[in-house]
Amino acid sequence: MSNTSVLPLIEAEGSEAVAPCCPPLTERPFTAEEAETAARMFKALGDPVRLRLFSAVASHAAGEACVCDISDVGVSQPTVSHHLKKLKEAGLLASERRGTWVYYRVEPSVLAAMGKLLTMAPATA
Amino acid sequence: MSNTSVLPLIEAEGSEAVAPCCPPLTERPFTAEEAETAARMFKALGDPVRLRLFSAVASHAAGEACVCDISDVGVSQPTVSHHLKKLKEAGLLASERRGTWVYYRVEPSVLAAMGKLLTMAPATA
DNA sequence: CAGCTGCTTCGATGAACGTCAACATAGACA
DNA sequence: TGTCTATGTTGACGTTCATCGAAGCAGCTG
Repeated sequence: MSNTSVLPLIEAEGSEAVAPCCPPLTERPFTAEEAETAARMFKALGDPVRLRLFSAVASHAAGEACVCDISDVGVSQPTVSHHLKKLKEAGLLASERRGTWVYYRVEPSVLAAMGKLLTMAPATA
Repeated sequence: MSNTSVLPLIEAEGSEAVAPCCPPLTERPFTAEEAETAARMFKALGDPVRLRLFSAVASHAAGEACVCDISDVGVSQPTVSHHLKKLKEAGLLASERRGTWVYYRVEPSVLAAMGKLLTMAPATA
């Protein structure tokens, strides 16, 4: 909240070593802190427009897309920008300006962390 | 409001055949309809209290828990009931009254569907 | 430099949400 | 039957959120 306000869903993003904030949902009850962190992530994807934007970026070639490519989701462009900012604040997207256009890119480790969150605990059947 | 208003996140729940509403997020851009459906699910988990409740149920023995076991999340009991109703409406939980107590149970197929949603597309590296 | 395009920020508005207190309902037990 | 406990429901209140139009900033192009 103080600096870049990027949420610490994962701790390191250098390689493929994913350090999720929380164990799988089925492993043990979440603590208040874990729930707070993970809920921010789910909330970021809890809007249809944001989900479409995120999916558009994630499915784009090279894992990145310029705003002009994905802004056809039925809302005004300021709204698109607003949602992209929300996704960025949630740590799900990263943006980079390249000349005229701004490109958004998915953080793959975050996607992996979310996937693990929803994985069944391996022990129980 | 009308009936049970359970969302059709998955179509069949008979066996382990999961029929998710949507492809993986990375496969192709979501349509408006897909995004609407999936966003409801994410939104349901986008609240810390609901996430704790869901995790408490999911991690409980036999995959089910009575309200009295999980209502210690720092909010009043009507609020707990309210959130459990939301989770039920989202299709993530199912409830059953057994004598005095009401037991909530996780829909395993829904969890699997969500996990698949966040899976990387298998083809791309 | 001037004009144009792409994107973000600002301010406002209406809707949705989380929370609680109070009431209602269902079952257990005396 | 009456009462007590466990849950669900209703209504209200304050907050957050999504959305838009207008304005501002950044970079290209003439």
